[in-house]
Amino acid sequence: MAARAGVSKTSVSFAFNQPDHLKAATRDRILAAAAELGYRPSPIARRLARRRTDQIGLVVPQSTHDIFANPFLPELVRGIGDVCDAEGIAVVIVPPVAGSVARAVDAALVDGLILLGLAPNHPDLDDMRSSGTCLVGLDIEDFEGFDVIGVDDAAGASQGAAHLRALGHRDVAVVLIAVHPDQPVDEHHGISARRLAGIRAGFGLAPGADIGTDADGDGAVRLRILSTPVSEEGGRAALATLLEDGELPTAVITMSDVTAIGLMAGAADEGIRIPEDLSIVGFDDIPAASWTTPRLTTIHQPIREKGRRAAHRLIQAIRSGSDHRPVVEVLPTRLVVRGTTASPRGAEALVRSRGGGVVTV
Amino acid sequence: MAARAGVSKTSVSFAFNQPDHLKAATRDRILAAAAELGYRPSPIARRLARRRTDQIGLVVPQSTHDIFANPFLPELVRGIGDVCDAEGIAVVIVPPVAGSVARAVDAALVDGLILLGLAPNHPDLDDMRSSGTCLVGLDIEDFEGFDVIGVDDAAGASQGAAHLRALGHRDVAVVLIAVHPDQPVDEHHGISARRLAGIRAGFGLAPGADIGTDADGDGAVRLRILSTPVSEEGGRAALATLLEDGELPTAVITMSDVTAIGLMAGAADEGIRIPEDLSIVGFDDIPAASWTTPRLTTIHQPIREKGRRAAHRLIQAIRSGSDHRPVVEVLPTRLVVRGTTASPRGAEALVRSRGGGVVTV
DNA sequence: TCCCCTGCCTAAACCGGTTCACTAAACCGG
DNA sequence: CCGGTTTAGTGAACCGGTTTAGGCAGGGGA
Repeated sequence: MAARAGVSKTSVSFAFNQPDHLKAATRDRILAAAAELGYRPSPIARRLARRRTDQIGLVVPQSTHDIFANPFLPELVRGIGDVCDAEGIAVVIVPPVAGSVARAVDAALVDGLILLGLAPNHPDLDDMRSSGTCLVGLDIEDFEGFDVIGVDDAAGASQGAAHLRALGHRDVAVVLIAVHPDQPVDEHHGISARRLAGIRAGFGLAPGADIGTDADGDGAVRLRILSTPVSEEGGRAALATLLEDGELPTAVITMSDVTAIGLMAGAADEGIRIPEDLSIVGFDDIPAASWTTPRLTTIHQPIREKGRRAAHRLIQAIRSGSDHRPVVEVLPTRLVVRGTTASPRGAEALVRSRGGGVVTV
Repeated sequence: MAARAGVSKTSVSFAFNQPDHLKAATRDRILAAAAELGYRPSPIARRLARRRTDQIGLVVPQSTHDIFANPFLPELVRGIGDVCDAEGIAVVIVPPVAGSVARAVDAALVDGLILLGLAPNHPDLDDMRSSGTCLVGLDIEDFEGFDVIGVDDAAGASQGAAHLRALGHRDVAVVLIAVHPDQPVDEHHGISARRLAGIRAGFGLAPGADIGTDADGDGAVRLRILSTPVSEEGGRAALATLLEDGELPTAVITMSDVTAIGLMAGAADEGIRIPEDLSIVGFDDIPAASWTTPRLTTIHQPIREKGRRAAHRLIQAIRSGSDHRPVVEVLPTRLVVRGTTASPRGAEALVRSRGGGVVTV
């Protein structure tokens, strides 16, 4: 290529990267020769020399197939894309390789990583921390030394629980997130634990308690904890499990809208009416939460904003190098009451008689 | 690093890539030194030397933000992921850079590209064809020399139209895809054109005709063509446009479910009942098409399978090099009748009196 | 006329690995 | 003990660019 235009390869490099360093005639000659030969600078070689890949990775703990079954993910990617598109940075999905997140991360062609859905005790986390690549954690606690973007899980969950409590629900199922169907959920760390704590607080239960008389003394509360994968099928499975239990709870709180939607679909198949027979509260407020009938009552979190912040912090970390000061950002959550929650059948009369407002049946 | 373990860099390379070429003791010594120093082989350098990035790109004609507003995309990515995860290949999203698809493609760090949503006359297509990278086109006609995975757009659209026709609809809006809001839709090439032709056929209209008495002589058919971006907002906008027109059509066919869902949401806000006041037919059959009430009547296409085939063909093309024989695969579509279509108000009595079957009101 | 500066371009080092061709030592059967 | 084959490891070329330091010619000022 260089020979063809009769110049050095330095000049070729200049022609593409710093056209002003070259006389216009020379530059045009090089570009003409390039066009004629169909030459294009090798993206890989350029990246090696520049020591920048202009790519960031989104690390997820499950297969692409499973992770994208949750509409949360595309929303997050949209937010990440808002920042990355503008900066000319490409986004790579980094699912585990042969089950190992660490292996995937070591091979990833990126300047930095956004970590999604990793529990703080994930075995591969140490490997990443010491890898030297820039990291931003999403929804992860105790991630010393790196940026963390999270949401106020406990507050949101607590609002959702308080809402159900006010409606008069006392027998409530909580559907946690099962990353692997057989692996038990860690109820002390991670996102499920934070939300569960919020739910207990919202019901006035002691930390760790699943049964109890709440503080106002208005009846025994019972929490049933189960966990399923985050997907429509997971939601259906949760409903099936509850049906096997014999008596259905009067309400369900899930950790994601897609699970709630699966529950609704399953309920429709079974002739269970929402919200008359069963109230449902989701989490996330994905767009599809407004597409169901009734529309889904859910705990809103700013998904796209989360993606934007994560991408922004990561790019900043990459650019500023070692003098980057990591921060922890906690974005707000809020309960969005729509159509899938109502008073349970038995309590209905009581609630009505009080004339609405904050209800303490 | 090499010095630290007292070996050549060749041996270091062997230790990581071909452990059997080394005596166990030597390998362990190298690995130990690597662990101690926190050394990891540079992914970029390795890719340069190997002349393989182990990445493929998904080229989309719009920003990440816009493209992921359509749940079609995550479904497609799931299919691509099914193949790529297993092969240890990462998937990169390749949106236009500064509005140029060609620029994005030239800079992309990939072994091959899956092209989505590009009209056959897209200005950047020539650039890609001549780039030398492996290509698979989705839903693109006349893409000589490369693999193409498509679906039978015309047949599906025709089925949808015939369904509406049989129900008695004569005034029907067709919502095409607007990549850029102001840019007119090419009615002769591309996906919208193929489907529009199918719709005309399904209504017994002559090619290119928007008004006509259909072949059976059972009343004048009128097609209103409009186009909006593919998103929930686009669907709402389409409904708004139709409302401005004065008289609403009795049915709408859209080119994507998400648009149909937006239409439904808009209709709900306006108090327009689906399907009593307005029938709606979608396209794609995304999961969310089953989440609405009523569930969406739509033209199913095998989205994930499309992604799988595309990824499979692309990887094959990458591996087999110049002796790769491109093929064109056309996957089937089919109408899935659910709850958003019914006879229009006026025709209802007539249809009933005939006792169902193929209706020719 | 000499010197320095500026504009344009280049040689060579470098990015950090992989791979090929080759050597030295160990092993092997006869 | 010898020639031939393995085994273990190495040096150097290579992947295809970027970047730094510097060379050379022409112009302007002293």
